[in-house]
Amino acid sequence: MTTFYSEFSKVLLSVDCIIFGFDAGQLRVLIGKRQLDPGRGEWSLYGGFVGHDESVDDAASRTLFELTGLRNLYMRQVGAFGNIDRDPGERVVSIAYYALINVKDYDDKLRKEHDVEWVNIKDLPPMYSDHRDMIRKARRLMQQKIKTEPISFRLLPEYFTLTQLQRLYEAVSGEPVDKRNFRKRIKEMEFIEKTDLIDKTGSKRGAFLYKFNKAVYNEDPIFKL
Amino acid sequence: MTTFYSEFSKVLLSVDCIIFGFDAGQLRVLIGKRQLDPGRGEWSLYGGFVGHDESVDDAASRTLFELTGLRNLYMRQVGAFGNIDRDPGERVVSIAYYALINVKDYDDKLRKEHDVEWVNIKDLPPMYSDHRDMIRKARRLMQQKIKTEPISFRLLPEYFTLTQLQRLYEAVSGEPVDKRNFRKRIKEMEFIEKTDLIDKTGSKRGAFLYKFNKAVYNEDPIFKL
DNA sequence: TCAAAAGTGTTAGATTTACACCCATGA
DNA sequence: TCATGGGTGTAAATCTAACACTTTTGA
Repeated sequence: MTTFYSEFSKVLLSVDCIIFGFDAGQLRVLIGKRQLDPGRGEWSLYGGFVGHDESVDDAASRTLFELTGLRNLYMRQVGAFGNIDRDPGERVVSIAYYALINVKDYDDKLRKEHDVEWVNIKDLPPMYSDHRDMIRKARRLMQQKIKTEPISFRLLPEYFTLTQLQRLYEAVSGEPVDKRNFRKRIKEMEFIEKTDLIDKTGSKRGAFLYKFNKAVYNEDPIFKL
Repeated sequence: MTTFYSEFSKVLLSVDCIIFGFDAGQLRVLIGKRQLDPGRGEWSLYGGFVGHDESVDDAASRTLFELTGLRNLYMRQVGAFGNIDRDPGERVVSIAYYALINVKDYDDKLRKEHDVEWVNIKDLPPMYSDHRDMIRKARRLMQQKIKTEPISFRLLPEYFTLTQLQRLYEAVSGEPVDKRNFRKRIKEMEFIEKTDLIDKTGSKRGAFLYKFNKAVYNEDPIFKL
């Protein structure tokens, strides 16, 4: 490795987080107004820089923790965004990650401190730099993932009704889902367990609460939705 | 953007190329023995560094061109590989890309000059750093992609027989394919055009040659294999 | 008593899979 | 003449999609 080349090609490396949440029947993304120049005041993803002493994945975990106070979130890499002029200030290459969180796990005080908001994915404002592309790509990847892996429960509280779960799938896919077909498929998934708890907040009659059974999922990786 | 943070977090950025080819019925990857310390002599992907004056995608295109002499190859990002110790010499974060080429477009003289070889994906040797992970991930992505987009023709000569195409799908998926069902599906794809040319190199009887029709594909993006 | 969400099966159509023989040719 | 790869269709099984009414209960 030549020192010459090293010096020549070193660049700033950042991570940007696309944090998905599900609330009031809508898929939402956590974004805030940028606090730095250039681009101060524009809507932006939350991000951070990659330190010398941490892997890129660790930088993303750390950044997520800074923002949410939560660890061990479900997190996947979206990819590297490396256009020369993507950051108007200086050459910065950014690795985007998406994460899934249960909105209710997120302390609202912390949210306000960081001055970020849950914005409906259907109503995204214009955004700083290439952040909209990042969100678009993250969403596509997440849509793919949710078809082959049961990640949906990461966006829901521990106990949830089938209607909530259906609304989540509708919000992610962007398309309505047939109730009976949906419930048929869920019934076949052994890792989604019916409990005998009943939720009365969503209806007068009340709906059974379900929960994700991790053990069954790990044994039996045959799943699809 | 603080200069302090900038200096703190600048890292070397490289690109690594997973170049897929199809030859003698097998999916192959172009790899060579590493010429630099550390790791000299280990099997390795071909790569290069990202310059200040080029996007990461451009760095990958340039690196591909250096190696193959070919431009406008089909190329997709695999992702960023950013473990701290992935390069034993220095902190280097690498963005991997996979590319598809028609083996016969690749000048064999150039190949020898760069001292790289087409290795059957089933017989990969132990490799330098995380290069095997890169190949594994690239292969998975390519397998997914080929199901929804007609990229197979990028691995074949302009004219090809249905048997060649079938062997390619088998090599990519790693599973045998039923001949009649395969041909049925191909017939429905309007962007794969039968010509009246006949190839007699593969059999005594001869087989019709087909070609990809880009125009039809662009009009009619309904495809799946 | 009625509005609102929960819950429940069946059928037609589409898609996918399995499967076997004849053809043309050069050696 | 025979070994080799090229080419062809049908039927069963599976999966997917469409569809409407009854139940419970709080207001």
